[in-house]
Amino acid sequence: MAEHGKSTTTDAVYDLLCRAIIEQSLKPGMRLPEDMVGEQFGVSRTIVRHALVRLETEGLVVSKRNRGAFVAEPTLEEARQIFEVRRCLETEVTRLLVERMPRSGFDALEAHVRREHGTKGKDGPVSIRLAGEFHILMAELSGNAVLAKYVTQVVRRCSLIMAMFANSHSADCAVDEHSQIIAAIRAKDTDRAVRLMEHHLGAVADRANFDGTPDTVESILARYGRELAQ
Amino acid sequence: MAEHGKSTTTDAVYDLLCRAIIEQSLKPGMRLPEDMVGEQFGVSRTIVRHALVRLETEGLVVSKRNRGAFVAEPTLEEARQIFEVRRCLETEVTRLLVERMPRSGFDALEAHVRREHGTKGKDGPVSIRLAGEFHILMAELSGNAVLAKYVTQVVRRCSLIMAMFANSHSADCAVDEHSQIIAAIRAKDTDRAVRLMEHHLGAVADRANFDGTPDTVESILARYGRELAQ
DNA sequence: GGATACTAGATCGTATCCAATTTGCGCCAG
DNA sequence: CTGGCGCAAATTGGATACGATCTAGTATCC
Repeated sequence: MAEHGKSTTTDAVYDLLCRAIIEQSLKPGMRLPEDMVGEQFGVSRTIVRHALVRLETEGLVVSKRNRGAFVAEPTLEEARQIFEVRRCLETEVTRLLVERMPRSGFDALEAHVRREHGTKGKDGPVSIRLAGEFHILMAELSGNAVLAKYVTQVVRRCSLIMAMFANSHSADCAVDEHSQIIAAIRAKDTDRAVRLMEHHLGAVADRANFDGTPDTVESILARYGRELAQ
Repeated sequence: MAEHGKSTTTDAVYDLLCRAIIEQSLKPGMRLPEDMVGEQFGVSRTIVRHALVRLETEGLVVSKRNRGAFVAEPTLEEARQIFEVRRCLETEVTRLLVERMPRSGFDALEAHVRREHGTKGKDGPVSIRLAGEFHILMAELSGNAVLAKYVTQVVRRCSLIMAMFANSHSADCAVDEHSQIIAAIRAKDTDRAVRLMEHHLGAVADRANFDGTPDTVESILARYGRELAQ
Protein backbone atom coordinates (compact mmCIF):
# COMPACT_ATOMS: atom_id res chain seq x y z
CA MET A 1 0.00 0.00 0.00
CA ALA A 2 3.07 2.21 0.06
CA GLU A 3 2.28 4.78 -2.56
CA HIS A 4 4.98 4.78 -5.18
CA GLY A 5 7.91 3.43 -3.22
CA LYS A 6 9.15 -0.07 -3.86
CA SER A 7 7.61 -2.92 -1.99
CA THR A 8 8.70 -2.91 1.59
CA THR A 9 9.38 -6.10 3.49
CA THR A 10 6.02 -5.89 5.18
CA ASP A 11 4.31 -5.78 1.82
CA ALA A 12 6.15 -8.87 0.66
CA VAL A 13 5.19 -10.85 3.75
CA TYR A 14 1.64 -9.61 3.42
CA ASP A 15 1.42 -10.68 -0.22
CA LEU A 16 2.82 -14.12 0.49
CA LEU A 17 0.45 -14.76 3.37
CA CYS A 18 -2.43 -13.42 1.33
CA ARG A 19 -1.78 -15.76 -1.55
CA ALA A 20 -1.16 -18.70 0.74
CA ILE A 21 -4.50 -18.13 2.43
CA ILE A 22 -6.45 -17.65 -0.77
CA GLU A 23 -4.95 -20.71 -2.41
CA GLN A 24 -5.81 -22.57 0.75
CA SER A 25 -2.28 -23.60 1.48
CA LEU A 26 -3.03 -22.05 4.85
CA LYS A 27 -6.37 -23.51 5.74
CA PRO A 28 -9.11 -21.69 7.61
CA GLY A 29 -8.68 -21.86 11.36
CA MET A 30 -4.99 -22.56 11.15
CA ARG A 31 -2.78 -20.75 13.65
CA LEU A 32 -0.19 -18.27 12.47
CA PRO A 33 2.39 -17.92 15.25
CA GLU A 34 4.47 -14.82 14.78
CA ASP A 35 7.71 -16.61 15.62
CA MET A 36 7.15 -19.43 13.14
CA VAL A 37 6.07 -17.19 10.29
CA GLY A 38 8.98 -14.84 10.86
CA GLU A 39 11.39 -17.73 11.00
CA GLN A 40 10.07 -19.25 7.78
CA PHE A 41 10.27 -16.00 5.85
CA GLY A 42 13.48 -14.86 7.46
CA VAL A 43 12.06 -11.68 8.93
CA SER A 44 11.59 -10.44 12.46
CA ARG A 45 8.39 -10.67 14.46
CA THR A 46 7.77 -6.96 14.08
CA ILE A 47 7.26 -7.30 10.33
CA VAL A 48 5.05 -10.33 10.71
CA ARG A 49 2.88 -8.47 13.17
CA HIS A 50 2.50 -5.57 10.75
CA ALA A 51 1.46 -7.91 7.99
CA LEU A 52 -0.97 -9.67 10.31
CA VAL A 53 -2.51 -6.36 11.34
CA ARG A 54 -3.19 -5.58 7.72
CA LEU A 55 -4.60 -9.01 7.03
CA GLU A 56 -6.83 -8.63 10.06
CA THR A 57 -8.22 -5.27 9.01
CA GLU A 58 -9.07 -6.87 5.68
CA GLY A 59 -10.80 -9.80 7.31
CA LEU A 60 -8.56 -12.61 6.11
CA VAL A 61 -7.27 -13.39 9.58
CA VAL A 62 -8.69 -12.89 13.02
CA SER A 63 -6.53 -12.42 16.08
CA LYS A 64 -7.62 -13.40 19.52
CA ARG A 65 -6.19 -11.48 22.40
CA ASN A 66 -3.01 -13.00 23.76
CA ARG A 67 -3.70 -16.07 21.65
CA GLY A 68 -2.39 -15.05 18.30
CA ALA A 69 -3.60 -14.85 14.73
CA PHE A 70 -5.68 -17.44 12.91
CA VAL A 71 -6.78 -17.75 9.33
CA ALA A 72 -10.34 -16.51 9.30
CA GLU A 73 -13.17 -19.02 9.38
CA PRO A 74 -16.15 -17.10 8.06
CA THR A 75 -19.45 -18.31 9.39
CA LEU A 76 -22.36 -18.77 7.03
CA GLU A 77 -23.85 -15.52 8.31
CA GLU A 78 -20.61 -13.64 7.59
CA ALA A 79 -20.46 -15.26 4.19
CA ARG A 80 -23.98 -14.09 3.45
CA GLN A 81 -23.07 -10.55 4.46
CA ILE A 82 -19.91 -10.57 2.37
CA PHE A 83 -21.78 -11.77 -0.69
CA GLU A 84 -24.39 -9.08 -0.11
CA VAL A 85 -21.71 -6.40 -0.15
CA ARG A 86 -20.01 -8.02 -3.09
CA ARG A 87 -23.18 -7.99 -5.16
CA CYS A 88 -23.67 -4.32 -4.30
CA LEU A 89 -20.14 -3.34 -5.28
CA GLU A 90 -19.88 -5.42 -8.41
CA THR A 91 -23.16 -4.30 -9.89
CA GLU A 92 -21.80 -0.79 -9.50
CA VAL A 93 -18.61 -1.83 -11.26
CA THR A 94 -20.70 -3.28 -14.06
CA ARG A 95 -22.69 -0.10 -14.45
CA LEU A 96 -19.54 1.98 -14.50
CA LEU A 97 -17.89 -0.23 -17.11
CA VAL A 98 -20.84 0.13 -19.46
CA GLU A 99 -20.36 3.87 -19.20
CA ARG A 100 -16.63 4.14 -19.32
CA MET A 101 -14.71 1.02 -20.25
CA PRO A 102 -11.15 2.09 -21.08
CA ARG A 103 -9.78 1.40 -24.53
CA SER A 104 -7.76 -1.74 -23.93
CA GLY A 105 -10.20 -3.00 -21.32
CA PHE A 106 -11.91 -5.64 -23.41
CA ASP A 107 -8.59 -7.07 -24.55
CA ALA A 108 -7.41 -7.43 -20.98
CA LEU A 109 -10.63 -9.09 -19.88
CA GLU A 110 -10.69 -11.54 -22.75
CA ALA A 111 -7.05 -12.39 -22.23
CA HIS A 112 -7.87 -13.22 -18.64
CA VAL A 113 -10.80 -15.40 -19.65
CA ARG A 114 -8.46 -17.32 -21.93
CA ARG A 115 -6.13 -17.87 -19.00
CA GLU A 116 -9.07 -19.12 -16.99
CA HIS A 117 -9.91 -21.59 -19.73
CA GLY A 118 -6.33 -22.76 -19.57
CA THR A 119 -6.75 -24.02 -16.03
CA LYS A 120 -10.13 -25.56 -16.68
CA GLY A 121 -10.51 -28.78 -14.76
CA LYS A 122 -7.20 -28.25 -13.02
CA ASP A 123 -6.79 -27.94 -9.29
CA GLY A 124 -9.42 -25.96 -7.43
CA PRO A 125 -7.48 -23.34 -5.46
CA VAL A 126 -5.74 -21.84 -8.47
CA SER A 127 -8.92 -21.66 -10.52
CA ILE A 128 -10.70 -20.07 -7.58
CA ARG A 129 -7.95 -17.47 -7.42
CA LEU A 130 -8.11 -16.83 -11.15
CA ALA A 131 -11.87 -16.49 -11.08
CA GLY A 132 -11.51 -13.92 -8.34
CA GLU A 133 -8.84 -12.03 -10.23
CA PHE A 134 -11.22 -11.62 -13.15
CA HIS A 135 -13.55 -9.64 -10.93
CA ILE A 136 -10.66 -7.66 -9.49
CA LEU A 137 -9.54 -6.81 -13.00
CA MET A 138 -13.02 -5.59 -13.85
CA ALA A 139 -13.02 -3.37 -10.77
CA GLU A 140 -9.65 -1.91 -11.67
CA LEU A 141 -10.87 -1.12 -15.17
CA SER A 142 -13.71 0.88 -13.67
CA GLY A 143 -11.19 3.64 -13.01
CA ASN A 144 -12.26 3.95 -9.39
CA ALA A 145 -9.30 2.90 -7.25
CA VAL A 146 -11.27 3.01 -4.01
CA LEU A 147 -13.97 0.80 -5.44
CA ALA A 148 -11.32 -1.54 -6.81
CA LYS A 149 -9.68 -1.84 -3.42
CA TYR A 150 -12.91 -2.80 -1.71
CA VAL A 151 -13.82 -5.25 -4.46
CA THR A 152 -10.38 -6.79 -4.06
CA GLN A 153 -10.89 -7.29 -0.36
CA VAL A 154 -14.37 -8.71 -0.74
CA VAL A 155 -13.39 -11.03 -3.58
CA ARG A 156 -10.49 -12.36 -1.53
CA ARG A 157 -12.76 -13.13 1.39
CA CYS A 158 -15.15 -14.81 -1.03
CA SER A 159 -12.29 -16.94 -2.30
CA LEU A 160 -11.67 -18.02 1.27
CA ILE A 161 -15.36 -18.80 1.68
CA MET A 162 -15.45 -20.77 -1.53
CA ALA A 163 -12.44 -22.75 -0.41
CA MET A 164 -14.26 -23.60 2.80
CA PHE A 165 -17.71 -24.42 1.55
CA ALA A 166 -17.48 -25.15 -2.15
CA ASN A 167 -18.26 -28.58 -3.45
CA SER A 168 -15.75 -30.39 -5.62
CA HIS A 169 -17.14 -29.23 -8.99
CA SER A 170 -16.26 -25.75 -7.97
CA ALA A 171 -15.96 -22.57 -9.96
CA ASP A 172 -15.09 -23.76 -13.46
CA CYS A 173 -18.47 -23.38 -15.04
CA ALA A 174 -18.35 -19.69 -14.22
CA VAL A 175 -15.92 -18.90 -17.04
CA ASP A 176 -18.67 -18.86 -19.65
CA GLU A 177 -20.63 -16.44 -17.50
CA HIS A 178 -17.60 -14.17 -17.48
CA SER A 179 -17.66 -14.09 -21.27
CA GLN A 180 -21.36 -13.30 -21.32
CA ILE A 181 -20.86 -10.38 -18.95
CA ILE A 182 -18.12 -8.99 -21.17
CA ALA A 183 -20.41 -9.26 -24.17
CA ALA A 184 -23.24 -7.43 -22.43
CA ILE A 185 -20.90 -4.62 -21.38
CA ARG A 186 -19.55 -4.36 -24.90
CA ALA A 187 -23.12 -4.06 -26.16
CA LYS A 188 -23.68 -1.28 -23.62
CA ASP A 189 -26.71 -3.17 -22.32
CA THR A 190 -26.64 -2.08 -18.68
CA ASP A 191 -29.69 -3.99 -17.56
CA ARG A 192 -28.55 -7.23 -19.09
CA ALA A 193 -24.98 -6.81 -17.79
CA VAL A 194 -26.14 -6.11 -14.25
CA ARG A 195 -28.62 -8.96 -14.40
CA LEU A 196 -25.92 -11.32 -15.61
CA MET A 197 -23.56 -10.18 -12.89
CA GLU A 198 -26.17 -10.66 -10.21
CA HIS A 199 -27.03 -14.07 -11.55
CA HIS A 200 -23.35 -14.93 -11.74
CA LEU A 201 -22.72 -13.95 -8.15
CA GLY A 202 -25.88 -15.66 -7.05
CA ALA A 203 -24.71 -18.81 -8.81
CA VAL A 204 -21.33 -18.56 -7.14
CA ALA A 205 -23.00 -18.19 -3.78
CA ASP A 206 -25.29 -21.12 -4.46
CA ARG A 207 -22.36 -23.24 -5.49
CA ALA A 208 -21.09 -22.68 -1.97
CA ASN A 209 -24.36 -24.26 -0.80
CA PHE A 210 -25.59 -21.38 1.24
CA ASP A 211 -29.27 -21.01 1.62
CA GLY A 212 -30.88 -24.09 3.01
CA THR A 213 -27.94 -26.18 4.03
CA PRO A 214 -26.60 -25.05 7.38
CA ASP A 215 -23.38 -26.48 8.74
CA THR A 216 -23.37 -30.21 8.52
CA VAL A 217 -21.78 -32.20 11.27
CA GLU A 218 -19.05 -33.57 9.03
CA SER A 219 -18.06 -30.13 7.79
CA ILE A 220 -17.68 -28.95 11.36
CA LEU A 221 -15.71 -32.03 12.32
CA ALA A 222 -13.58 -31.66 9.22
CA ARG A 223 -12.67 -28.16 10.27
CA TYR A 224 -11.81 -29.19 13.79
CA GLY A 225 -9.87 -32.09 12.35
CA ARG A 226 -7.79 -29.78 10.24
CA GLU A 227 -7.04 -27.62 13.22
CA LEU A 228 -6.01 -30.63 15.21
CA ALA A 229 -3.79 -31.92 12.43
CA GLN A 230 -1.87 -28.67 12.49
CA MET B 1 -10.95 -4.91 15.77
CA ALA B 2 -9.93 -7.48 18.39
CA GLU B 3 -12.90 -9.77 18.49
CA HIS B 4 -14.24 -9.88 21.98
CA GLY B 5 -11.17 -9.02 23.99
CA LYS B 6 -10.86 -5.69 25.70
CA SER B 7 -9.39 -2.79 23.84
CA THR B 8 -5.68 -3.16 23.45
CA THR B 9 -3.29 -0.23 23.59
CA THR B 10 -3.03 -0.21 19.82
CA ASP B 11 -6.80 0.18 19.56
CA ALA B 12 -6.74 3.14 21.91
CA VAL B 13 -4.02 4.91 19.96
CA TYR B 14 -5.84 4.12 16.74
CA ASP B 15 -9.10 5.55 18.04
CA LEU B 16 -7.44 8.71 19.29
CA LEU B 17 -5.62 9.35 16.04
CA CYS B 18 -8.76 8.57 14.09
CA ARG B 19 -10.83 11.09 16.01
CA ALA B 20 -8.09 13.68 15.89
CA ILE B 21 -7.89 13.37 12.13
CA ILE B 22 -11.63 13.46 11.58
CA GLU B 23 -12.14 16.44 13.85
CA GLN B 24 -9.31 18.08 11.96
CA SER B 25 -7.15 18.56 15.00
CA LEU B 26 -4.58 16.83 12.86
CA LYS B 27 -4.84 18.61 9.56
CA PRO B 28 -4.41 16.97 6.16
CA GLY B 29 -0.81 16.73 5.09
CA MET B 30 0.50 17.00 8.63
CA ARG B 31 3.37 14.71 9.50
CA LEU B 32 2.91 12.04 12.13
CA PRO B 33 6.40 11.13 13.38
CA GLU B 34 6.34 7.87 15.25
CA ASP B 35 8.58 9.23 17.99
CA MET B 36 6.44 12.27 18.66
CA VAL B 37 3.13 10.44 18.62
CA GLY B 38 4.44 7.73 20.90
CA GLU B 39 5.87 10.28 23.26
CA GLN B 40 2.64 12.25 23.42
CA PHE B 41 0.50 9.21 24.13
CA GLY B 42 3.06 7.57 26.36
CA VAL B 43 3.47 4.46 24.23
CA SER B 44 6.34 3.02 22.26
CA ARG B 45 6.92 3.37 18.56
CA THR B 46 5.87 -0.24 18.06
CA ILE B 47 2.31 0.56 19.00
CA VAL B 48 2.23 3.74 17.00
CA ARG B 49 3.37 1.89 13.90
CA HIS B 50 0.62 -0.68 14.33
CA ALA B 51 -1.96 2.04 14.59
CA LEU B 52 -0.52 3.83 11.58
CA VAL B 53 -0.59 0.65 9.52
CA ARG B 54 -4.28 0.31 10.26
CA LEU B 55 -4.98 3.93 9.49
CA GLU B 56 -3.10 3.56 6.24
CA THR B 57 -5.06 0.52 5.10
CA GLU B 58 -8.20 2.52 5.78
CA GLY B 59 -6.96 5.48 3.78
CA LEU B 60 -6.82 8.07 6.53
CA VAL B 61 -3.04 8.35 6.41
CA VAL B 62 -0.50 7.72 3.70
CA SER B 63 3.06 6.73 4.42
CA LYS B 64 5.93 7.53 2.13
CA ARG B 65 8.85 5.19 2.15
CA ASN B 66 11.48 6.15 4.70
CA ARG B 67 9.70 9.46 5.12
CA GLY B 68 7.01 8.56 7.56
CA ALA B 69 3.27 8.85 7.85
CA PHE B 70 1.16 11.84 6.87
CA VAL B 71 -2.49 12.62 7.32
CA ALA B 72 -4.06 11.85 3.96
CA GLU B 73 -4.72 14.71 1.55
CA PRO B 74 -7.33 13.35 -0.81
CA THR B 75 -7.20 14.90 -4.24
CA LEU B 76 -10.41 15.95 -5.91
CA GLU B 77 -10.27 12.83 -8.06
CA GLU B 78 -9.95 10.61 -5.00
CA ALA B 79 -12.76 12.50 -3.36
CA ARG B 80 -14.96 11.90 -6.37
CA GLN B 81 -14.18 8.19 -6.26
CA ILE B 82 -14.87 7.95 -2.56
CA PHE B 83 -18.21 9.67 -2.93
CA GLU B 84 -19.05 7.31 -5.78
CA VAL B 85 -18.42 4.31 -3.55
CA ARG B 86 -20.24 5.93 -0.68
CA ARG B 87 -23.35 6.50 -2.76
CA CYS B 88 -23.26 2.90 -3.87
CA LEU B 89 -22.91 1.53 -0.35
CA GLU B 90 -25.40 3.84 1.33
CA THR B 91 -28.16 3.28 -1.19
CA GLU B 92 -27.75 -0.40 -0.42
CA VAL B 93 -28.00 0.37 3.30
CA THR B 94 -31.15 2.32 2.65
CA ARG B 95 -32.71 -0.51 0.69
CA LEU B 96 -31.82 -2.99 3.41
CA LEU B 97 -33.27 -0.79 6.14
CA VAL B 98 -36.60 -0.52 4.36
CA GLU B 99 -36.71 -4.31 4.35
CA ARG B 100 -35.40 -5.07 7.79
CA MET B 101 -35.09 -2.17 10.19
CA PRO B 102 -34.62 -3.62 13.69
CA ARG B 103 -37.13 -2.82 16.40
CA SER B 104 -35.40 -0.02 18.25
CA GLY B 105 -33.79 1.30 15.10
CA PHE B 106 -35.99 4.32 14.58
CA ASP B 107 -35.56 5.38 18.20
CA ALA B 108 -31.79 5.26 17.88
CA LEU B 109 -31.82 7.22 14.64
CA GLU B 110 -34.14 9.90 15.94
CA ALA B 111 -32.15 10.21 19.15
CA HIS B 112 -29.08 10.83 17.04
CA VAL B 113 -30.83 13.46 14.95
CA ARG B 114 -31.77 15.24 18.18
CA ARG B 115 -28.12 15.23 19.21
CA GLU B 116 -27.23 16.67 15.82
CA HIS B 117 -29.74 19.45 16.34
CA GLY B 118 -28.05 20.12 19.65
CA THR B 119 -24.80 21.10 17.96
CA LYS B 120 -26.50 23.15 15.27
CA GLY B 121 -24.46 26.20 14.46
CA LYS B 122 -21.68 25.08 16.73
CA ASP B 123 -18.17 24.38 15.59
CA GLY B 124 -17.74 22.61 12.29
CA PRO B 125 -15.54 19.61 13.02
CA VAL B 126 -17.81 18.18 15.70
CA SER B 127 -20.93 18.58 13.61
CA ILE B 128 -19.15 16.98 10.66
CA ARG B 129 -18.29 14.05 12.89
CA LEU B 130 -21.86 13.77 14.16
CA ALA B 131 -23.28 13.92 10.66
CA GLY B 132 -20.97 11.10 9.69
CA GLU B 133 -21.94 9.03 12.70
CA PHE B 134 -25.57 9.20 11.65
CA HIS B 135 -24.71 7.36 8.46
CA ILE B 136 -22.54 4.90 10.36
CA LEU B 137 -25.44 4.22 12.71
CA MET B 138 -27.71 3.56 9.76
CA ALA B 139 -25.20 1.09 8.34
CA GLU B 140 -24.92 -0.72 11.65
CA LEU B 141 -28.69 -1.02 11.86
CA SER B 142 -28.68 -2.76 8.48
CA GLY B 143 -27.49 -5.86 10.28
CA ASN B 144 -24.62 -6.36 7.84
CA ALA B 145 -21.40 -5.90 9.77
CA VAL B 146 -19.21 -6.02 6.69
CA LEU B 147 -21.26 -3.37 4.99
CA ALA B 148 -21.18 -1.30 8.16
CA LYS B 149 -17.40 -1.51 8.35
CA TYR B 150 -16.96 -0.30 4.80
CA VAL B 151 -19.48 2.48 5.28
CA THR B 152 -17.60 3.53 8.39
CA GLN B 153 -14.34 3.77 6.50
CA VAL B 154 -15.83 5.65 3.60
CA VAL B 155 -17.73 8.06 5.82
CA ARG B 156 -14.58 8.82 7.76
CA ARG B 157 -12.69 9.60 4.61
CA CYS B 158 -15.56 11.79 3.53
CA SER B 159 -15.34 13.62 6.83
CA LEU B 160 -11.71 14.28 6.07
CA ILE B 161 -12.62 15.50 2.61
CA MET B 162 -15.33 17.76 3.98
CA ALA B 163 -12.88 19.19 6.44
CA MET B 164 -10.54 20.00 3.58
CA PHE B 165 -12.89 21.37 1.00
CA ALA B 166 -16.08 22.42 2.74
CA ASN B 167 -17.09 26.03 2.84
CA SER B 168 -17.85 27.67 6.15
CA HIS B 169 -21.61 27.02 6.14
CA SER B 170 -20.83 23.35 6.26
CA ALA B 171 -22.98 20.39 7.05
CA ASP B 172 -25.64 21.77 9.35
CA CYS B 173 -28.45 21.97 6.81
CA ALA B 174 -28.20 18.25 6.29
CA VAL B 175 -29.94 17.40 9.56
CA ASP B 176 -33.40 17.94 8.08
CA GLU B 177 -32.50 15.63 5.23
CA HIS B 178 -31.63 12.98 7.77
CA SER B 179 -35.12 13.24 9.21
CA GLN B 180 -36.69 12.95 5.79
CA ILE B 181 -34.73 9.79 5.06
CA ILE B 182 -35.90 8.26 8.34
CA ALA B 183 -39.49 9.10 7.45
CA ALA B 184 -39.24 7.51 4.02
CA ILE B 185 -37.75 4.35 5.49
CA ARG B 186 -40.50 4.21 8.12
CA ALA B 187 -43.06 4.50 5.32
CA LYS B 188 -41.30 1.61 3.56
CA ASP B 189 -41.03 3.76 0.44
CA THR B 190 -37.84 2.35 -1.04
CA ASP B 191 -37.73 4.55 -4.11
CA ARG B 192 -38.24 7.72 -2.16
CA ALA B 193 -35.75 6.72 0.53
CA VAL B 194 -33.06 5.85 -1.99
CA ARG B 195 -33.76 9.01 -3.95
CA LEU B 196 -33.51 11.10 -0.79
CA MET B 197 -30.27 9.41 0.19
CA GLU B 198 -28.76 9.99 -3.24
CA HIS B 199 -29.85 13.59 -3.21
CA HIS B 200 -28.50 13.97 0.32
CA LEU B 201 -25.10 12.59 -0.63
CA GLY B 202 -25.10 14.62 -3.79
CA ALA B 203 -25.82 17.71 -1.76
CA VAL B 204 -23.01 16.87 0.63
CA ALA B 205 -20.64 16.42 -2.27
CA ASP B 206 -21.76 19.67 -3.84
CA ARG B 207 -21.28 21.47 -0.57
CA ALA B 208 -17.65 20.45 -0.85
CA ASN B 209 -17.64 22.33 -4.17
CA PHE B 210 -16.63 19.43 -6.34
CA ASP B 211 -17.68 19.46 -9.91
CA GLY B 212 -16.59 22.53 -11.71
CA THR B 213 -14.23 24.10 -9.23
CA PRO B 214 -10.83 22.48 -9.40
CA ASP B 215 -8.19 23.35 -6.88
CA THR B 216 -8.01 27.06 -6.33
CA VAL B 217 -4.65 28.63 -5.77
CA GLU B 218 -5.48 29.73 -2.26
CA SER B 219 -6.59 26.25 -1.19
CA ILE B 220 -3.33 24.80 -2.42
CA LEU B 221 -1.33 27.50 -0.72
CA ALA B 222 -3.33 27.01 2.44
CA ARG B 223 -2.41 23.37 2.45
CA TYR B 224 1.24 24.01 1.86
CA GLY B 225 1.09 26.70 4.50
CA ARG B 226 -0.27 24.25 7.01
CA GLU B 227 2.47 21.76 6.20
CA LEU B 228 5.09 24.44 6.54
CA ALA B 229 3.69 25.65 9.83
CA GLN B 230 4.14 22.14 11.23
C1' DG C 1 23.59 30.16 -11.04
C1' DG C 2 23.19 25.19 -11.52
C1' DA C 3 24.66 20.52 -10.75
C1' DT C 4 26.96 17.35 -7.67
C1' DA C 5 28.53 15.52 -3.13
C1' DC C 6 27.92 15.27 1.63
C1' DT C 7 25.82 15.43 6.06
C1' DA C 8 21.80 15.24 9.23
C1' DG C 9 17.57 13.34 10.30
C1' DA C 10 14.15 10.21 10.02
C1' DT C 11 12.29 5.79 9.16
C1' DC C 12 12.74 0.67 8.43
C1' DG C 13 14.06 -3.48 10.26
C1' DT C 14 16.38 -6.44 13.85
C1' DA C 15 17.39 -8.26 18.26
C1' DT C 16 16.46 -8.59 22.94
C1' DC C 17 14.09 -7.95 27.06
C1' DC C 18 10.07 -7.90 30.30
C1' DA C 19 5.08 -8.30 31.51
C1' DA C 20 0.58 -10.24 30.98
C1' DT C 21 -2.40 -13.84 29.83
C1' DT C 22 -3.82 -17.99 28.13
C1' DT C 23 -3.36 -22.90 27.84
C1' DG C 24 -2.33 -27.48 29.18
C1' DC C 25 -0.86 -30.52 32.45
C1' DG C 26 -0.49 -32.61 36.79
C1' DC C 27 -2.06 -33.15 41.26
C1' DC C 28 -5.41 -33.89 44.60
C1' DA C 29 -9.89 -34.55 46.63
C1' DG C 30 -14.29 -36.87 46.43
C1' DC D 1 -12.69 -42.61 37.76
C1' DT D 2 -14.34 -37.85 37.56
C1' DG D 3 -14.07 -33.05 38.59
C1' DG D 4 -11.79 -28.97 40.20
C1' DC D 5 -7.65 -26.48 41.60
C1' DG D 6 -3.24 -24.57 40.75
C1' DC D 7 1.22 -24.14 38.69
C1' DA D 8 4.47 -23.93 34.71
C1' DA D 9 5.24 -23.39 29.78
C1' DA D 10 4.38 -20.96 25.68
C1' DT D 11 2.90 -17.03 23.22
C1' DT D 12 1.48 -12.57 22.56
C1' DG D 13 1.69 -7.54 23.90
C1' DG D 14 4.83 -4.05 24.47
C1' DA D 15 9.39 -1.36 25.25
C1' DT D 16 13.94 -0.22 24.06
C1' DA D 17 18.37 -0.05 21.83
C1' DC D 18 21.01 -0.40 17.72
C1' DG D 19 22.41 -0.68 12.77
C1' DA D 20 21.04 0.00 7.95
C1' DT D 21 18.89 2.72 4.57
C1' DC D 22 16.77 6.28 2.43
C1' DT D 23 15.38 11.27 1.96
C1' DA D 24 16.06 16.06 2.31
C1' DG D 25 18.61 19.98 2.77
C1' DT D 26 22.98 22.10 2.83
C1' DA D 27 27.45 22.99 1.20
C1' DT D 28 30.69 22.96 -2.31
C1' DC D 29 32.58 23.26 -6.83
C1' DC D 30 32.56 24.49 -11.63
